[in-house]
Amino acid sequence: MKPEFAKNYEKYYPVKTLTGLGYSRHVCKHCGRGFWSQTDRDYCDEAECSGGYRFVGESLTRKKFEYKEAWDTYVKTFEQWGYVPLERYPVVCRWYEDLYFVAAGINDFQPYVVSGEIEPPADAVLEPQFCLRFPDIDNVGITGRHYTGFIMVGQHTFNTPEKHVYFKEEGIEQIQHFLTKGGLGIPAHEIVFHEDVWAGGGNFGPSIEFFSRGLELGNQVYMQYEQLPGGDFRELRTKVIDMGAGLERWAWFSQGLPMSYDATFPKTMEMIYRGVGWRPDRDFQARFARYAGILNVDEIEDVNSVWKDVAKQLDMDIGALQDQVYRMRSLYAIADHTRSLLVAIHDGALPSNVGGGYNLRNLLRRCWTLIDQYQLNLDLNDVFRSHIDEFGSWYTELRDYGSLFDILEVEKKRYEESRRKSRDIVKRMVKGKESFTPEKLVELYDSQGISPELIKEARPDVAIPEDFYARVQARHEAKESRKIEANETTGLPKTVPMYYERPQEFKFEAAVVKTINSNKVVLDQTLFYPLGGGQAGDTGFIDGVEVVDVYKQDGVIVHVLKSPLPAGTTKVTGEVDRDRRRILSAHHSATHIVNYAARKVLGDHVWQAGAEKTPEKARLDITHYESLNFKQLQEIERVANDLVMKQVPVRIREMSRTAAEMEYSMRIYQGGAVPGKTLRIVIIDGYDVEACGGIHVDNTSKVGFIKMLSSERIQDGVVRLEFKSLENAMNEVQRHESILKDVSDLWGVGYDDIPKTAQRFFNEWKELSKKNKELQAEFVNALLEAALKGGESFVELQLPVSEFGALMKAAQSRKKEFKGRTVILKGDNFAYGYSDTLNVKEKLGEQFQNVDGNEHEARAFKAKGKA
RNA sequence: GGGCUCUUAACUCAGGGGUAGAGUGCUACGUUCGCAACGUAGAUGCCGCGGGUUCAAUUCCCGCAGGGUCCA
Repeated sequence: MKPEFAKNYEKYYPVKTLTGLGYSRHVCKHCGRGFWSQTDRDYCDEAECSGGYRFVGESLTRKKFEYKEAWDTYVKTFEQWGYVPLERYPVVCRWYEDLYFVAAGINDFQPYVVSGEIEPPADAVLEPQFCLRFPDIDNVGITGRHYTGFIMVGQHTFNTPEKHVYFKEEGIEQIQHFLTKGGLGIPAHEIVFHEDVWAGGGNFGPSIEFFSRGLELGNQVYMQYEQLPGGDFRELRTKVIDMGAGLERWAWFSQGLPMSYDATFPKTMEMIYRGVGWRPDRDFQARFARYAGILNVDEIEDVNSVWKDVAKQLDMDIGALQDQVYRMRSLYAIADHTRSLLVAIHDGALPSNVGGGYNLRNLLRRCWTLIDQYQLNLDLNDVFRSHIDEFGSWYTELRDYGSLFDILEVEKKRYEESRRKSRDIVKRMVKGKESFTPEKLVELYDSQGISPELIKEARPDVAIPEDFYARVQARHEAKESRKIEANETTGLPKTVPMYYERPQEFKFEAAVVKTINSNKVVLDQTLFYPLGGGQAGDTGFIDGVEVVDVYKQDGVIVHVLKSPLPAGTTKVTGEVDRDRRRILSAHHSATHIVNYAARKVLGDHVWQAGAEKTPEKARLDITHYESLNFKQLQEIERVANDLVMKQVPVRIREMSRTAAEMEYSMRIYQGGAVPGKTLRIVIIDGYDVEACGGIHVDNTSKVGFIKMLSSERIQDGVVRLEFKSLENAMNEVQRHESILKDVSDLWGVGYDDIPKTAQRFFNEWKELSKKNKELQAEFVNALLEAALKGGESFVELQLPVSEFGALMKAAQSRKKEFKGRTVILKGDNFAYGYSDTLNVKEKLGEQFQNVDGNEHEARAFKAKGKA
């Protein structure tokens, strides 16, 4: 699309406004892209094209803006046009299944607001959205514009065919006004607008990036088109302005500091400088700053030649340059990474080896590695504390940091353990003179996490293949498995669900809408609850025919029958299995109660990570950073049953998504993404509030009793709890007691003495086995002694030995007495032979199949069958 | 979500169908005023659990459980 947009730029870009503001179009002689400027320029303002950052040491804004101050000014400017400032969304993206973390402000409104399915909180909004971006990690601390965690300042408008808010022309005028006039107050001729194209999530559109002195200050995207299969595209119904800008850059640019991180978290940087006892050389930084922007290690092909160029420009040795840059990078990277971790962990993510947690663990381990590598006198916890104080003065919720330091401690232990192990393995391999082939290196990294760098420490001569990481990737062939299911319900009207309004009713009449594959029936309305929200579907009968499964597809509820209904049936009577429903709803409410209890016992980092409720039992997966011990499990059980006994009502409220989020916070999204404008909120007042489509009991006391069955760590960072309620719970308790009773009867001891007795039995068993072994040895010895006493030259002895080792031990201890004779010792199915006179190997071969040894001494296994 | 990998003495780990090992630690004895060090002797094992294959499984195969690690 890019050439198409550039060719017809009048059609796609807000040319009228830009021209009106005195900007004219040019084409960059370096990168060939179209851009708009008030002055004549040959090159666009991309750092690579225009010769790096050229704002350091100057302040081009009307005053020096601090980090948050820049945001406040932005809000003040845009409010005059009716924009509504929003609170930030959590960085853990629970409402949008495609993402682990929010990586751009627009993600807050994806997928449902952007798709037009639900209303935006306002037509025109602003938000300071904390975002995480891990691909930039290598640039952090060097380029100054890259962060793993940053605030994306958002400007969003939502235009529908019914209502035009603001689009390209207004949008560009507003941002230009903010940049140059009341807002930041940069001289208009210092701003350069670049034509660009943006695409993502099946949508695309033209965009305008704005630069000043080599630094991109933001990008205004006009989401306008929708990609169709086959390369076609069409206009979107809801057209969106998606402007995103890094707030860190605004503050940096405005203050004209050599490094942006000093503008973003100055207090934390100061604390770090003081801790480590040195600070980056300001003089060097000021000279380097201009070229920092070019060293984008991700995007340039030949990093080394760029380093060489920069070194030449600075008149420095390349090694010394890199050394100095990497050294100061360590401090900035630590400050950046810890801030990202702080927000992510606060919002409910955990470092782990799966999913997004892997990225977090990487960040954390990188910090510790840097501290080690540069021998920094720095306690990472202090850096976190500094951010809690500094960044927490704006994002005040961060002051409530929950289990953060416990999580860090556990992670630190894991990190050290894993490093110690790695070192051990390498050391042993070196000692064992094992060769480090490229295949071995890849295997070590992939299965043990042993990096080639670590191996180089011990064996500097080992060659690491150039394509090392490509080889690692090759071991993980990407599999494509997109299941596209033929939709059998397309075009059918949505079924009216009656189970919400009439949860206490089980009989209903309905009309048949369609019969699919003879045994699936769609009705106009139903009391059958379909599989969903982790709750199993109802069963029962329709016109006397058994309903075995019920599921929902795009709002159409399908009843699966055991056998077809008579042909031509139009009206039916349905009856839901009341007892099954009763247990399912108790299990569902119990799940909310256990979720509350787990949060209370373990900490606020606990979120639901999945759930399933069947008539037999319920299970809830929660996020937690280590395995639970038995005590914790019992404590959860106790707290859960406390809530049961408090007899708290379980209320259901239907409310708009926006209102629910505002009143109950993002905590409502326990079960994951929930589509739709209105949410069904299940409230256990004062304890737990969740968006949930399940059917519940109306009071916590109605779940009877909750019996925890087990907890297991199903993956790093996720613990699965299983439990039962109502009569299932009682059955479970009774089952446990029968086990005790059986043991008690068998052993003739009371319940309380069972552990003690078991311990005694185990010990006795160990002692007796040992004794038995000793006695057997003694006995064999005695037999052998007696047999040898006679002085016959041929001794053949059948010994009561079941283990080959026992026989050998006996033989070994009396070998001296074998001299000059032939001795054959047989055990259960093996034999040992010694002879100075005949070929004992042959002799044993007469009776046994597997013989090894020589003619003097041999052993044999497996007797030959009788012929 | 997917792949790989590990589980053997109190600890750290070798071993790899046929006599369970090393180092550290522990106990006793010796040298020593004592400690450290050294020497000698010794104790300690459901080889994670459950199946299967086999005359024989700690070892091979399958399942389960508990860890680790890499990739998306």
